[in-house]
Amino acid sequence: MNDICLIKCIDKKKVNRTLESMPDYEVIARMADIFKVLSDPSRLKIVLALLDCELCVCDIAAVCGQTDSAISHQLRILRTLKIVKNRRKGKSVFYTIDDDHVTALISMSLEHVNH
Amino acid sequence: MNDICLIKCIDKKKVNRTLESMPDYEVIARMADIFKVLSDPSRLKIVLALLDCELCVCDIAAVCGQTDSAISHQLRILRTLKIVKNRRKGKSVFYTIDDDHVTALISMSLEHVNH
DNA sequence: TCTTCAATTGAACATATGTTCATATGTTAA
DNA sequence: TTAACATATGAACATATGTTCAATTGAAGA
Repeated sequence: MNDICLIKCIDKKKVNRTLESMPDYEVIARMADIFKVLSDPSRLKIVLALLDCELCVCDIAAVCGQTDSAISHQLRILRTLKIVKNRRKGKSVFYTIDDDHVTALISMSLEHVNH
Repeated sequence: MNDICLIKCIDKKKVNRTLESMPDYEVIARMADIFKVLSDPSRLKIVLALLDCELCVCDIAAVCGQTDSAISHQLRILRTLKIVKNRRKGKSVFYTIDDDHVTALISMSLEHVNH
């Protein structure tokens, strides 16, 4: 199985150099998690909505055209990954972007897509 | 179904303002696609490897500890999304990062994770 | 042309993920 | 404390996604 690789065209110096500069698995996994949470259009739309101002669950549901339940599920995921944070005010729970880095990431990819 | 929302706590002004500044669906979808393609640890590792230097399929496979076939599948996805590009040299095919924006995105998220 | 070998592709499988419906929290006002 | 209501949660379902094995393509040298 692994023997196949040995007779292939591997440039061992390059490979070793690349392996040395490769971030730890944990770092890669955390980067991937951030990208993953932003990779669903529904969630991305929520984050884009919150880029402007604080909104409650039911406002977000109205913006996204989805049920409160669906939005709540997505918000929980976003909360777990520290993408958004919330505060309760009476019966409502208001959400905002938690992290400036996320705002920057979103803005950058938005610029990229818009050329 | 939709009637439920009407009797809830929706702030119509906020909602309308947010809807106006919301990017088009196509833009959101393209942003999501970029994030999605970077959200798989296997693919992210490939991109991180290519951040340093040009590598052939079989070098990448060695770096990532996966089969050439698996890497080839991932590279095709990365190619389709214009994340990487390739050039043939003899029997080998060498890959590099296609887009500076991608490099910037990766670097930013790497910094973020590293505090 | 034939052989070797790096890369690609196809198809099938297992797993992960988002969504939905139903139910449960928890807060406010009466 | 009760009723009303905004939000959250659980479980089940359908779909999407990554991986694997097998077969194919395409290039280089004998």
